[in-house]
Amino acid sequence: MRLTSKGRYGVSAIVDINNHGKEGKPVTLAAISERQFISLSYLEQLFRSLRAGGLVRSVRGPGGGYFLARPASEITIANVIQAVNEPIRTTLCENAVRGCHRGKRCDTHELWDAMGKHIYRFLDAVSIEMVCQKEVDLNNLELKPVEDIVTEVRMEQKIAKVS
Amino acid sequence: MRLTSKGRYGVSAIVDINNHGKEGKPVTLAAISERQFISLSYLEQLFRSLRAGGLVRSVRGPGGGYFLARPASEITIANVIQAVNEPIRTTLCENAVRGCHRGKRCDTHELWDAMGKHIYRFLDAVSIEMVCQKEVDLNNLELKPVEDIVTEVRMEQKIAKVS
DNA sequence: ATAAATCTGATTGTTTTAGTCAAGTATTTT
DNA sequence: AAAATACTTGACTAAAACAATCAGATTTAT
Ligand code: FES
Ligand code: FES
Repeated sequence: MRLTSKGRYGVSAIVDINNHGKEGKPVTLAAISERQFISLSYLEQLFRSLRAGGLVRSVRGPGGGYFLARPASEITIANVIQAVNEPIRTTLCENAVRGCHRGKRCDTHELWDAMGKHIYRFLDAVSIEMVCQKEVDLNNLELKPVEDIVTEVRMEQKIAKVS
Repeated sequence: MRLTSKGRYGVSAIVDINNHGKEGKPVTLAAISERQFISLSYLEQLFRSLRAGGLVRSVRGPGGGYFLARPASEITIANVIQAVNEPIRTTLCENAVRGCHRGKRCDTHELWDAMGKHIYRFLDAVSIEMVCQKEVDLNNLELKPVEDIVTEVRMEQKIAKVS
């Protein structure tokens, strides 16, 4: 699994837009930068991914900035993390040189797989709107049943190196 | 959060001891190395932490090796991860230079905190024994209530750098 | 025109991770 | 006693991932 500053900052930025974007006015990266203490350059880099992921819409030129591409209630943390990070990964197989046995699954495969689903269910259950509404108790969420997880927990695509 | 090869290999190694250690005979690192495709040197490094964490007992000399220090049912994945990795961390505050506002908590603090607890509840609910028994459905676990989590989700202790 | 913004590609420095190496100690077997 | 087995320890290195920056280009409101 990978939760880095990129993921954190991504969520912070999206939350910021939702909290401070008023009446059809887009939010500038400069404003986000000041409020969230994230450098402008870094935000620019982040918003490439967020835009590519379809989470924000941009308006260029003076008076421009960013909107959320859809209502905050329909943007999940999982969406953001996946937009800025590479896909969540918890199992190591497929491209493993050591540790995971090629062909047959190792004894811990199901553990990591279950863990990935567990984490994903959380990230998928929390929307940006919920983060903004302080009333929601994030510690007692209704999670989707495991069956409904569209195996969004993907493996990382990487070329296995042969030594 | 941090789940690295070290954590994976740590769990694999402990599981291996439980699966292959028979009748009072300790398991050698060489054996684990062969079965789990982990280099001996790396295992040596890993078992420092596992031993320091009180998860395994060692016997030196020929015929020596490692035992589990307590029954597999009483060793959780959380125990292993915490023994080999540094403590799990999901919030970024305390030592953050950017992103997280010093003094007041940032808008996403509760999110990351809840996420940390969510992950920990899983790691804490799964024992090595459960991983070995293939019948257990890791996707539908009984998790401890959040109140019982002894805030084992700790922050990383690190000196904040001043630039 | 000018300025305010987003956009884009590339690059850099730092930290973390993964893995190795060499030397040492305890214990059993021969 | 010697040799072999296996854990123990400290230090070290290479490679990858991460965080962050920079320079320049493009769009558009005024
Ligand atoms: S995680 Fe080891 S085989 Fe999938
Ligand atoms: S995570 Fe931002 S203040 Fe704690």
